[in-house]
Amino acid sequence: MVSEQKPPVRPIAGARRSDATRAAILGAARERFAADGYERATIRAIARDARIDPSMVMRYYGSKEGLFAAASEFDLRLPDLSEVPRSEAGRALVRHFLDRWEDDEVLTALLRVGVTNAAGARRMQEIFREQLEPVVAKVCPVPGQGPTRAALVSSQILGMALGRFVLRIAPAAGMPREELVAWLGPTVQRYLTAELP
Amino acid sequence: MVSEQKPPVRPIAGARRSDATRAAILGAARERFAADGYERATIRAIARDARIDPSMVMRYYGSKEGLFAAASEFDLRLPDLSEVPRSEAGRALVRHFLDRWEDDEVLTALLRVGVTNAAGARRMQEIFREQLEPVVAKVCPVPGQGPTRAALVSSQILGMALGRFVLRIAPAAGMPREELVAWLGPTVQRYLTAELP
DNA sequence: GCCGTATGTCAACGCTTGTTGGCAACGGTA
DNA sequence: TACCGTTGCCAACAAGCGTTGACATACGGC
Repeated sequence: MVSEQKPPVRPIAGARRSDATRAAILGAARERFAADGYERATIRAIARDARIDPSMVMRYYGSKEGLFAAASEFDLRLPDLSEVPRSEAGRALVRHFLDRWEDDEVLTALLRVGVTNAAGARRMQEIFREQLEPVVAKVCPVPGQGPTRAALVSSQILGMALGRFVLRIAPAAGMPREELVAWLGPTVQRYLTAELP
Repeated sequence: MVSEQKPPVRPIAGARRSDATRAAILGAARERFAADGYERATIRAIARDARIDPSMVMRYYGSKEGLFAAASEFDLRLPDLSEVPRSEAGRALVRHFLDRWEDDEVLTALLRVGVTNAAGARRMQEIFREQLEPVVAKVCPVPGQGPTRAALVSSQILGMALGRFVLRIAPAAGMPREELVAWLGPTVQRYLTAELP
């Protein structure tokens, strides 16, 4: 044994003097990962944005992988679909995802990183499995079809986000929000509740 | 002016001794771009795969960007939708895209690269605008709605490819082909021909 | 006030990257 | 045979990367 770990007398979840720095790093990291993807979001650039030394990133997050793991935690905050009229579930979901994508860059980061980085892809799988699946299962007519229907919903949602926020395919990027909802809502609704393909 | 370009007496499209090498480079490049994305697909790795020296890549394609431009030319080979029963257009399109994605890695390369690289994103926009839009316009009921409907179709197609071939979201990656067609076909059909959102 | 720890900076490491220029072998043409 | 453009390999370059360890400073409990 080399030496004892001694986390000094720090109460659980106690505030550290370095909390502001940690938060700055995390914020800068999320921005960079969202804008550039995993490889081009360098630790040096993130540190520059956060106005600290690159070595601090290593101290607080261990490695670039560790930093991404911390920066990519995410809660979809999905609404309980049993509280909206059953026929509105599709539209409600589309609206909710548009909101989340627009006000939290972590989703774009996950999309950009997940495409070339294994850890990012795993995180994306987790999020959709652990957060979307249960919500879908509650409105799904046939028990056991939850995973399939969740995958279908995510395919349409992810495709929309890809075209609108990442690839910026012209009409998709500029389409008014409610027009998008009107087109995609029924699709998602069908994936959620239609009896048969 | 520095010096004259002198392409020596080579008839148009004449065969060069280096054609095999050029093809090997292009093949290796497509594989690497598809598997790794732009940044992680290094010129050195591509050269190793093609069993030549990295400097040959530079000679024949000028730069990494030039190599990608050459490796990412792509023809969707879309069928003429006016030759299938109008009610089958959606399913036909989904089947066709599944085929193209499975037997040509360039599409996966475009997806992986387009997400983090501006040139890749531009290529993707081009392909869908120049190749998908005209085909959609022919079956579109309202003239002028072609671009919008093409964007909607591509959102569902790209989302499917992302989940199935890149992120490998479990149920989407393993779903039998015809089950996918049965689910997505009607969606695409609606985007193509439905009168109103 | 003292002391141990937490916070932060600096300089350097080993490695990989895209890219360049020089040089040897080849092959068709005159 | 002599020539010259083509094809290919090699060694090197500057720049950037993630990561490390030594060192200065500030803080907070005693």
